[in-house]
Amino acid sequence: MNDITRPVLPPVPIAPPPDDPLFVDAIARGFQVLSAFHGASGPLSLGEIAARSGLGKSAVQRIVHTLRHQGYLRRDPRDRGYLPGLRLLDHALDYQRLDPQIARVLPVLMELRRETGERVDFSLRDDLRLVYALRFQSKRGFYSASLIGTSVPLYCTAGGLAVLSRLPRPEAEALLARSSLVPYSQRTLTDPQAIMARVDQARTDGFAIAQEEIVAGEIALGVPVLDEGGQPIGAIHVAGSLSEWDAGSFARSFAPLAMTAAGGLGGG
Amino acid sequence: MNDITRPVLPPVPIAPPPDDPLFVDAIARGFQVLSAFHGASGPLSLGEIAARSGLGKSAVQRIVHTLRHQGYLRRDPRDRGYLPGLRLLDHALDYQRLDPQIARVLPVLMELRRETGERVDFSLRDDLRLVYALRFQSKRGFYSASLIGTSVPLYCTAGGLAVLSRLPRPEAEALLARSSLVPYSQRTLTDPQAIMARVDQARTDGFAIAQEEIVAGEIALGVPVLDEGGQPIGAIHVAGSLSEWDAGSFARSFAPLAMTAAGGLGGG
DNA sequence: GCAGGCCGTATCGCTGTGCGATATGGATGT
DNA sequence: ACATCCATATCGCACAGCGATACGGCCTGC
Repeated sequence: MNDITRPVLPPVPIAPPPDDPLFVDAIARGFQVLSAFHGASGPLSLGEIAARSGLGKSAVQRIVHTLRHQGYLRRDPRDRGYLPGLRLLDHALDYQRLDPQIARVLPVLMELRRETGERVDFSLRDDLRLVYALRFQSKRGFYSASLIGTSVPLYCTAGGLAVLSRLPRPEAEALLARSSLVPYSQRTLTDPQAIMARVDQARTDGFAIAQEEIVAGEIALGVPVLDEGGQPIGAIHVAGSLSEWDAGSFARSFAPLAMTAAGGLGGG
Repeated sequence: MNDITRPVLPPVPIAPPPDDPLFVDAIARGFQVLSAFHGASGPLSLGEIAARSGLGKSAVQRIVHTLRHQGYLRRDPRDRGYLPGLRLLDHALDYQRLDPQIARVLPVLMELRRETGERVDFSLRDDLRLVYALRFQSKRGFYSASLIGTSVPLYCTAGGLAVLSRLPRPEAEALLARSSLVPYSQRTLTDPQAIMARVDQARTDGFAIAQEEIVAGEIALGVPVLDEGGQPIGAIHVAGSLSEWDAGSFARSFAPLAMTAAGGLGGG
């Protein structure tokens, strides 16, 4: 299998699974099957899908059959099981096309990319996580450099801290309490109080800095993006390499640019 | 509405809708609702979704309810209807993560981006169209520069012609016959024989060139990407601006690099 | 060789669920 | 004030989708 060829991202705190038994209807089952691939590292067989999705084998059989016909699932070229299908990208495109926030941020982000010369991202908050929605690489992109949809936790990323800093403090604390504070690297803080200290710092600074909290050798700067009502809906990131920058110079170089970019959105 | 703020892409030749009545089951209905957004240019109301998806209003009501709860659909922030939800990006990520072809092409494409300095893409064939699966922008990205999932027809794009050139000639002709040859710009060829001449040219050259066939001011070079069996599964593109290049210099500069990149994949 | 898995596929009733029909109240516009 | 569209809710019946089961092909191990 090709497990080894790709860097295994840390397990992502996936969105809140709506366990409400009311909503486990047939429509949801189709997506349960697709969601079976979230933790996968290669093609899945019918049996594996059934096990991972918690559905019966017969149900999976029928659902997979339909999904294949629709292009949402397909067989592995080497006939080793099933893989997500191309049609999924159509829906991702619709998301990007139609999201007003993305429309608002896209031009600003492109300008920021031009000004900084570094990788810039826009990520959107989904409860306890941030989902990367737009990305412009730098010249030397890392491996996973183009993968939209990657998600990271709020509590240990520059963008996440930036988002937390614009929530009411008790709400941020409650959010941390709901999070499972897993250390993603040696430098990840897992003590809620220490995290809140960084959040407070970010609140006064207007931005947050994170070094190697998810990816080794990477330094990132995050500024919150607010909606019309002043609620933080996501963050703009600037990411660089620690071989070229230290925290001080990175912040001095890019924090004003990033904050100006985010401020120019009209949300605050 | 925000119709105007984004460039309206030409209507995309979407994948073959499997009209097989056998497969219009409940699972498919969930995706029918999501697919209602493919042609949309803003939020959709329940009624609009019902009309576009061909489903009854009650069905749409229930399905939307479920999809909202699962994060695949959400209300427009300004309460003007429904929009695709963030969870869709999770599945798009799974597609990119798990597709062996993408894993194969990604490093090669990054290297090509470094060598050329221009925008490079990898697109995958889905019947009559190419779907952009990976994209690395140049310094000056265009507006839609980061939107994965965009699709373009085979018959009038550099990558599409490259793919056609590696199909058996009768198969390529049959494919053209099935396509609705819409002119996307003044320079789009719609005569099957003229198109086949370009395909033949691409077959001998090993690459194809297209100028402003989809986007004004853009020149693109496409080389086919083959699977282990020698079948064309997609294409690698290099795209530049006509203000900086003409067809001859563009081909001389990048065709060898692109062909070497595609050739280094092991497929042929 | 042959047994034992696990694979994907096919068939077939029963049951439970999702659909159609319908009603209501709130916005919006004229 | 009416008319129109919206989202939401309820309810009973038909039928679609699930569970159970069976079958043939392909490996792996002995």
